[in-house]
Amino acid sequence: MQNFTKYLKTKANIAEPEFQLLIKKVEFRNIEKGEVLLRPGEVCRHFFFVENGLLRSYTVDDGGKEHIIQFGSENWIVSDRSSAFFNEPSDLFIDAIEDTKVVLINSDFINEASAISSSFRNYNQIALQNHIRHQQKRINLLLSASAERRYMNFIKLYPDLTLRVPQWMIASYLGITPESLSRVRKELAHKNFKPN
Amino acid sequence: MQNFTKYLKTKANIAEPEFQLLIKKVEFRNIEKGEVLLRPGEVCRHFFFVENGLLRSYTVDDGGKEHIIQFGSENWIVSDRSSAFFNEPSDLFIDAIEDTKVVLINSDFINEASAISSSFRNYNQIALQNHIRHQQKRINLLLSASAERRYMNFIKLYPDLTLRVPQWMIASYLGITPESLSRVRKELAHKNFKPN
DNA sequence: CCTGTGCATTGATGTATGATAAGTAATATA
DNA sequence: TATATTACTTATCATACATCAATGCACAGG
Repeated sequence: MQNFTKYLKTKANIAEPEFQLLIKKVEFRNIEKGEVLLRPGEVCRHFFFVENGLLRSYTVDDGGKEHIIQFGSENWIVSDRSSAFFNEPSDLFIDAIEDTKVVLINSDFINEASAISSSFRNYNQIALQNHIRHQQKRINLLLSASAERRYMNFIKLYPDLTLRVPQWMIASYLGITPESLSRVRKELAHKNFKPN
Repeated sequence: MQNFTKYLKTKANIAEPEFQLLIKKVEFRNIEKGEVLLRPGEVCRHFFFVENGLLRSYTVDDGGKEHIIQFGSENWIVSDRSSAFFNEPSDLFIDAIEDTKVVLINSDFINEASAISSSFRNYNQIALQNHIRHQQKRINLLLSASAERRYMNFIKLYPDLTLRVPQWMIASYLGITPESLSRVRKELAHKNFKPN
């Protein structure tokens, strides 16, 4: 739980005494590749902090097609915030793309931490605002950019993921088919060899 | 400022003494149709509460095309949350679709209100979480649904806006051209006269 | 070593939506 | 009333991307 410890202490700026209280409330788990942590219909009762490995959240539409909402690698938190906060059934799956070590954070951990630490409250605010900013950018890209531009943006934002995640999942994240992504990549390769 | 008063007292559940303090900090303004309240590059310093009328926020891409991020009619708040919170230059325009009466809420109003009222803090949390949930749904729709399904979803969610907002703006919100929307509407009309 | 399974690529073809242009209708302005 | 101006529709053609099917790998398990 080294990463999580460091995360709490530095990013959320939790002092030692509060840390000792809080750390007792979380749980550690090894998740196997492919294991499912949340299914549509369930209320999401946890935040999953990724110690190492790789998680994803995604929806499945009427046609059975997957649409990836989020990837989460080391030091990221994956969850369905809305489901957890509003106590509503989720419409997301969360599962593991790689064998993953996660810290299980119960969804009322947030409240307890907020109650005892003002810097945690502050951290939480920032996290929410970051989430909103990130989603805003994604919406704007989906509204305005071609498959190629969305892919280039993805590479720039997540160079690490670009290597670890199978292409068909990246395609799903971008809202295109794996075949289309393959073609986009081919064109980009040509362009790089013959730049303007 | 009746709507805003009611909003603060009921939705944010502000009690009378705190209300008296807070109400002094906001400003009232009449905005003419077409008037611009925020431009890309500026830091967004206000939240705009719509007393009546209609605002929109949108981006303009490299090709000069507009992409509408949000509509805000009566009792909605329009702003660039990220810009306001992080003190970053915005990349949004905000302007008025109709003559509009707004309550100008300075961006540190949130902090002051949070400082003096726990129910405001609570309200603010819910507002952020609602924002996230709403964006999530929109992302999922953009990833998974056709123009037609996105339009039907829009009608269902915003029947009032469907009437007040010109179609080309709805198209822009949905991420399609006005021509495409026109086609979609024609097909829907046929389907309704000749249902399965 | 073979063989199955999953992923990436490629080609052929289809389709939804974009681009352009023009027409019609509605509303505002003179 | 005449004349712009703006919104919406229709038609045509163009294109990005989807779909379907086949192939080639790589790699895991027998």
